[in-house]
Amino acid sequence: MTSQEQSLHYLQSLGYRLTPQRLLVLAIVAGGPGHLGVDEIHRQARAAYPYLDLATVYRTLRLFKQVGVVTEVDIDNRLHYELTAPGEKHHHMVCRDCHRAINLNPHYLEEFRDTLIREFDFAPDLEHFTVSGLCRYCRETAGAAAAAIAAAADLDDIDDAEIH
Amino acid sequence: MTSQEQSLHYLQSLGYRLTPQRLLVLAIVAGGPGHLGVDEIHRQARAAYPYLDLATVYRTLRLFKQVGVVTEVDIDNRLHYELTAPGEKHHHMVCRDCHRAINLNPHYLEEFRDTLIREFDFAPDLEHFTVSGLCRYCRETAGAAAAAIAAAADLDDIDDAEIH
DNA sequence: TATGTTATCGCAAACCTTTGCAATAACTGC
DNA sequence: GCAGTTATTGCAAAGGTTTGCGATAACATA
Repeated sequence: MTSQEQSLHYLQSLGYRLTPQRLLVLAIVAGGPGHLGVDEIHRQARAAYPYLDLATVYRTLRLFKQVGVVTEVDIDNRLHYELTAPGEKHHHMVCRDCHRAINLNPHYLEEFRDTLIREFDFAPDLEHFTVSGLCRYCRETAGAAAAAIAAAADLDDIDDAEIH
Repeated sequence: MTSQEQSLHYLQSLGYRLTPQRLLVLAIVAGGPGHLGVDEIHRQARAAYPYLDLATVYRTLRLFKQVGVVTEVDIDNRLHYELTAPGEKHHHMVCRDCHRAINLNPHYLEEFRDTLIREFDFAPDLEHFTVSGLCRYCRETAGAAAAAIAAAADLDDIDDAEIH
């Protein structure tokens, strides 16, 4: 039984129905190279099943995320999904400049989680935790000034103001 | 010189123009009780200046966030803003159930930041860091089962499936 | 104070994502 | 297998946020 089939049986055991749409979306996410954008998933899915609606893709992915079958990553304000690899779960660091996603071992967040629970009785949802920042390469490329420009580039029309 | 005036002079020193719209938005955020939603800011602003466009409010707040004048908090997929209190900066824990925002001293993230820089050469943007989870009260109210329901309630139509 | 430059604004349209609803199809029990 | 129940779909519309663009107004310089 493949990992995909396991996920499907798991869904069924929770009372969810197995539909062609769900099989399709799961297969595409499983076949993708790491994380895929929603539009990309939708495009691939429609190649096989042209009537599949974008709303269904969103709903399906939200369900998969809910039950832990996929992991959601927010990249540049857009949702991306990848198969949750059981046993090798990870969080993400997303570069605000090049938008690359770097995996982060959960181990680095364990202490943080424990602290929040102990100190504040707050149980953080770290299953889909993503931290934004500047990656190694973009830090190198960008000096202090260039980094400021990159940051300013997020805001339209303001680039020049930040430079002078 | 008030903290508001300081912020305005700071904006000007960076080359940004002082406009009535910016003064207004800043005054409203400064006057608000903690964080305010964009629509609330817009509504208050229009009471004083009816032509102010929502897009301008968004752009203004984005600029304020960029330069550090305000802090952005994502509450239930909606943007909220509060004045950045210099010297008492804080992050936020937002409850996924009751949507309350709880302040978090930056001290709790220092080690995490250091680790990411040291281990991955990744410089996290923690200025607007928010972690979602379940707060003390919602954890109490909700037993294990109720918590599952609350989680499922995020997904429409699926509540019943999750319960049985 | 008048003039030129250009950042900022208001408006309209786009973007990504979610939601309401009637029709459909997946599962259950007979 | 067949009928009944209801989760799920497709469609259309809304919701929150961003963006393109021409017109306006803030600042700098003289």
